[in-house]
Amino acid sequence: MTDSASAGLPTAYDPDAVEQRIYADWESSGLFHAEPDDPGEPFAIVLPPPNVTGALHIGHALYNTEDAMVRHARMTGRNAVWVPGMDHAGISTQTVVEKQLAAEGLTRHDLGREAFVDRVWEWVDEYGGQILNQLRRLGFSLDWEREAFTFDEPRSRAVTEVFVTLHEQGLLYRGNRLINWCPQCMTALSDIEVDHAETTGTLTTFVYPWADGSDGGIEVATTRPETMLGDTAIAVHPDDERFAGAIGRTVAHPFLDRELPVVADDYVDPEFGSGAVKITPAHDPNDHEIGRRHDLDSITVITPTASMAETAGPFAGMDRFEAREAVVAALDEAGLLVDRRDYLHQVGTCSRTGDVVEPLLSDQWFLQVRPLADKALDAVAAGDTRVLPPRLEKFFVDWLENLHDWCVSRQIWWGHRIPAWYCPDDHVTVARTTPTTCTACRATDLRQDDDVLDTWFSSQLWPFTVFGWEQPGDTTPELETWYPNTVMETGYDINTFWVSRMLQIGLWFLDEVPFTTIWNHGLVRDGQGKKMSKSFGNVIDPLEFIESHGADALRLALFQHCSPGTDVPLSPDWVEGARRFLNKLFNATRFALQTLDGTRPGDVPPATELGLADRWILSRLEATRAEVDTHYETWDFARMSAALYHFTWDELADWYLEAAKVVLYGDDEAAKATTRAVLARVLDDVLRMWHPLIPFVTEELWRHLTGAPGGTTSLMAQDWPTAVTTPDADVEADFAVIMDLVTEVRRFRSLNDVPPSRRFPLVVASRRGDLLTTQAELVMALAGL
RNA sequence: GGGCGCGUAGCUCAGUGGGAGAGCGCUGCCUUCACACGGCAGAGGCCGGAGGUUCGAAACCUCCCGCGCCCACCA
Repeated sequence: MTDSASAGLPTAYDPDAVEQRIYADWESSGLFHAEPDDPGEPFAIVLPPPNVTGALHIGHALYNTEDAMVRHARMTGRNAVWVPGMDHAGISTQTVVEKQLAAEGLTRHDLGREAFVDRVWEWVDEYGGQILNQLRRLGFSLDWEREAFTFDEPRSRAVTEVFVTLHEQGLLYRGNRLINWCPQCMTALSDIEVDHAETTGTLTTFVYPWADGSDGGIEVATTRPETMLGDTAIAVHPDDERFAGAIGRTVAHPFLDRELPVVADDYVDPEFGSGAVKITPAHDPNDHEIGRRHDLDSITVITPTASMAETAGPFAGMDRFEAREAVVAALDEAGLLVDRRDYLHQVGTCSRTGDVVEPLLSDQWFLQVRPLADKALDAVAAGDTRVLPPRLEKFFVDWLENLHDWCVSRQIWWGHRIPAWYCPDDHVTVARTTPTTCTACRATDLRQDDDVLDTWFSSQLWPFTVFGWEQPGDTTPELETWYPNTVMETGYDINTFWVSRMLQIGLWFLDEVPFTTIWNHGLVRDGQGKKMSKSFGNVIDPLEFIESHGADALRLALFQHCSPGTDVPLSPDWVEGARRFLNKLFNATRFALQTLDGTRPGDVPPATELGLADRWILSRLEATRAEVDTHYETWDFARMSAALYHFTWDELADWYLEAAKVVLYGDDEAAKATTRAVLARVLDDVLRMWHPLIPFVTEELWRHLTGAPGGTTSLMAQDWPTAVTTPDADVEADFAVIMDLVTEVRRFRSLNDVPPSRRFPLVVASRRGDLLTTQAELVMALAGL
């Protein structure tokens, strides 16, 4: 009873024997590649470019959602493209290479800028492609012919064009403003690169004595006493009667030869502390604003390396935290210290290094975001971009409404050099190509800005630069077909960094939203729902699981918990469970191959020839198909995998295959032919529906089932199943009666255990009156009912 | 401080107005002709708490408790 088609199949599914062979076949078949003039409604996803620094981590495995979207789109006849690429990842990559240098006892300054950048390129060439090859192991159907890099020539030209154009439009400007500075990275950061950690610090209260020597003074409180060295005023609320006589007077700085005026400003909260605030315009954003309103001096007392500047007088040269304690000690000695107490507050830290961020006054480039954000807001309000899950739409609205200008310059070497040049008089010339003369003074000895752009400045252009856009007005067949992209699929954690910026810049330059759907996945967590982290020791290495369980098992385990916006718990147990399911699917197909006797999937026989079990499974198949289709409307993978899992295991394998044995192991040849036709057809549809989720095993089994040779004739190139029947409630109810009866029979170990009142139907059911052991026998026996 | 989300079986979660469910784990039985990576039968839950709406609430409303995330320039 062994069909030749199954002869080669082992009794357990072995992904090692399948996955890499299948992937190589797909890749050489050209099925991953799409052209703009291919038939079908366009469908485009651009891969959120992974950083060149990394090895594959579990977050990248969630790209499987995009693979499923694209595979499903192809099967439903759409002209689908999925574009791969990588991000040069500014600071991240520079840091990695600097660490490598440090191991050799070198810093980037030892090499100099040019040699260092060369060194990073070497590193990128050597390790950068690794991750993309790892993505192949996950089965991703990326259009490799379209691979791009945020720092390659075409993308770099686009960056320059965008920068210069925004400058011409007056939206990109250079300014001396208070920015977030990471003393460890030695660069400015944008607001969103700063984390706010709740920290127990110390609130220090001290007295500024009156400058005229009269008794007392004004009490102020601070969590950063060292900044008092840069104080240039005291502020009180204008309506605060306690200080009515103080406004206009001056206090004396205890350590520096400076007098500080008392000014009135609405910003001050009379309820907080003493009601008076020390003002340090050079080191605090609020104070900076107050300083501007009252025309106060800004005195920088902290340097980029976070030590105290010459302006700090006796404290010059100290580290900032050392100076904090020294200032307190000096205040105490001077009899000015009033109080120190624990104080819970938010401290800004660098999201990369964790170092405490220092607000510093600095010359930087800023993008005026308001006009761009407003345009994006209009688009969101108009529903041009659908957000999944829908609750996150509000997030984008809130975010865009409250945006501050974006500091885009970084004091690092790895990245797109800012296309601005300075003459000896510091006039700025912004240009597409290296200018020869200063636009302001005609000077010829020009020096290019040392800084590079925030890495997100280039990646925000990704949805259109990967399709050939290099400057405003550009159009290409790819852009006409695939812009806007259909879906932007990312983790919700980069909505601020990336997604909202793409939305703004895409609208600004191409006048259309860059994608019509934003689909957010969550974070991959461990089996207990905890965040994965090396220090917890609960990190899952996807490559390890691909080796041990196969890529499909890892993919399925992720899909089973993956709905829009939800976090995805993953443990070795989940992967193992998924692997067992694959084995079930494999063996169900193997059984079919052994009994189909060469029958290939085709049309379902006429209803008059179908048995109850046949009609039941076809009804269930159609119900499942409809449910899966529904879940594709929002790409709810958890629900669609649950529906398919339940159908495949609990209905197809546990009931229909058992019922089919009655016929297939019997001797009614006409009935056998009918059952074979139904079985082949149901399996074919099941494999198709599973394919976007678990592409390898389904491809392999489908080739055995259909005899397809692979190459361009493979499952991934087939059509998505359509209805073969309609769900029939009567049929399902009839079959449910049988299932209930069988279950009841099985519950009794022997007929003597059966209550007399139930004995008659059970005896009829069993035909033997004694214990029945296999489901096949039971279903067979009941078939006569 | 503002916003969002979540508390259902030991664990992870589905269910959102009328039978309390799934996977894993657990208990028992079974090598039976696709699969022991399997089959079958089970145990296990005042659905976070308190009020309210309703003929009826795990679900809808209010408050409370607990957990998580995002945003935020009160020293």
